[in-house]
Amino acid sequence: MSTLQQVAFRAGCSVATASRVLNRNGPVSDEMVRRVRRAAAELGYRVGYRNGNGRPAIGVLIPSITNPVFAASLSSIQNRALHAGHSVLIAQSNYDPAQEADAVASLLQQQPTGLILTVCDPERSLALSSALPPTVLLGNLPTTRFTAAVATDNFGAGRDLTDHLLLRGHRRILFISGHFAASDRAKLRYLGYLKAMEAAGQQPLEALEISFISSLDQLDLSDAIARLSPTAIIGSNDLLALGVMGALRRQGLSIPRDISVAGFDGISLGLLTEVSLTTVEIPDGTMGGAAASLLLDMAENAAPPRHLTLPYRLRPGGTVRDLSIQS
Amino acid sequence: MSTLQQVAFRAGCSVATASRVLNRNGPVSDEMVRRVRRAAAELGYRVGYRNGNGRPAIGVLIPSITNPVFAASLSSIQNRALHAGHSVLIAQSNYDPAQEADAVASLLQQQPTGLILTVCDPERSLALSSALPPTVLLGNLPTTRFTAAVATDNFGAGRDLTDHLLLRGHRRILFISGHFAASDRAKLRYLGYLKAMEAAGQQPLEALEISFISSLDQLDLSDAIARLSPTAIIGSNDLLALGVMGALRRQGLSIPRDISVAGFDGISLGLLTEVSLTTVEIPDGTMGGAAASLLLDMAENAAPPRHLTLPYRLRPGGTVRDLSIQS
DNA sequence: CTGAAAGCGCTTACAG
DNA sequence: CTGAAAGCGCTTACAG
Repeated sequence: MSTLQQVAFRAGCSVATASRVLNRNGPVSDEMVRRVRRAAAELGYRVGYRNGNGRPAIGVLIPSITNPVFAASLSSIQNRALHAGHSVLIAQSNYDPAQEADAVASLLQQQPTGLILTVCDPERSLALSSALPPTVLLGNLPTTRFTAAVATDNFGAGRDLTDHLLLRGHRRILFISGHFAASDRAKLRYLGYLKAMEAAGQQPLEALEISFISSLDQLDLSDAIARLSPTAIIGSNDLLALGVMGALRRQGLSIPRDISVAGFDGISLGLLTEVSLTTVEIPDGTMGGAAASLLLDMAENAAPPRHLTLPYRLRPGGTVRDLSIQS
Repeated sequence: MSTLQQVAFRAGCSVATASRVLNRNGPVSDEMVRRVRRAAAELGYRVGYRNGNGRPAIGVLIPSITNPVFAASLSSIQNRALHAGHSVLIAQSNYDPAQEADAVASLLQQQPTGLILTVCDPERSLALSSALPPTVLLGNLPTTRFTAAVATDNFGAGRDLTDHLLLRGHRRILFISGHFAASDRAKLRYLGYLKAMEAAGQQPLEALEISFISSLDQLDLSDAIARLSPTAIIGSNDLLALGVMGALRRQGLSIPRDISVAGFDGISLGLLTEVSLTTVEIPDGTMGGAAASLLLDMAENAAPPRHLTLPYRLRPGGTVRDLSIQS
């Protein structure tokens, strides 16, 4: 275990300067910041190890712990971190950019070795938090600011799922989502939907953005169904798609006879319903583990930020009816 | 925020002695240990706060993050902790006593203000870890060692659910669970089942203990069904009950026509299936929040340990057939 | 922007 | 078993 003195020596500065860099207070030149950060990373430096500070921790921000998708990520991250001797701090944004900033601030107070973030909007999120430790985006695309990311091609997933429905004769396809401002993943999936509809020469429907956080089992779609008469509904994620299925059933509609439903994520509960949910499987667990590995590599070995894209896979289920077959 | 010097002054000893007590090294008299511990608790002392240690944290251990029940607890704890200015550290046991001990050890290294634990077996778990910060059991019954707990009456829940089935004419009721050694909650629910069966003069069936951690969608019950020919199956939790439903459907059995199913927990996904799951609702979110509040009260205000029991509620669904009605 | 130096919180041989 | 004191790792006014 290395000390601040060693870091300072390697960086060619005083312990005072090194301390200022690593605590992001005091005025330091950019050059100095780079040198100290590099030296610290190379030595695997951690503050005050002698003072019983314990093991390092990584901070994880997800929109919601109760969404199985993020729970799966979190679980994988935790397993990977434990294996590497790191603790895991958690925070949730509840899909709210304001809470998101607070949550990250609270993580930062623990001086984590690094952060894994699933944010509302990677371009705008955390614009104010200046100095962050090594950070990996999970599920979001990389930006100029956050160059390390592990994601899947949500645009392609949205396009492919829509193509799947179009191929089966669906034309009036309704896309239902939480608020796009809260999830660039949902937004990209919708953009993929638009692309597929256009490519097929079909008139896309405007997305139905709803607040679904705590009321999935009370979802009421009767107005939207009456107004738009869709033959198929895409939920921006499986949890929402399952909620849509529940809402349709409460309306007395049968799936897929009266209306087809599909989602994204591939949560295992989608397999347990009477009719298995058509979905696009996203390897959340694998993505979480990969994000943790990348982060640890960056934080401990000063590895350069990278961007990984993991493949999705369309999983046809029984919730989509083929309209081109006579029944 | 108090320093070691203040603790030493209050305990009437030197900082050296106080340090030895709190780090559990060096030789100290029992009397001294008591005085220093007490002083430290009263002052809410935490090591090295000046060295950028940041805000206090509470450590949470749950069996599995991907079980929606524990995710709900964790989420509530996190919200409550954030509100009180505490960070949350997580660890999971994967229902394995050995991993459980490791996980708690890793939490302790962060010197959390307190712990919230859902353990495999509160009587045996963590027998080795000597000095713990203020600790609240969540979901487990209190023991002589862990006197603070927030739980529900799992025995009563098991009994009531079994009575519900008995009242509807079921006699051959099979109880399916993960390994009892991994969950005293499941065990208590089964004991409640035994009690109800006995009270009704019925021959109880031996519980079917299975490994279900990562293979719920491949569950195969055909042997058990053929051997025991139950008219109803109780899953020790909803996730398992949903898995049972999936397995029965893959066998070509219809629910509840051919066989009835019920579970425990009241996860919202149980409402989204075509036929809503009969279950015993446990207020996980509320319990998590209550555990966090109790812990913070103990850690910050030296409140005495307490034991809260929150009420469960039977929620009849469509997965249980009334055999006494001609169909 | 940087460093020498004072000082804080803590740990730990050393002496008793 | 206990404390005075040396010393470590770190932060931070202060001076330049």
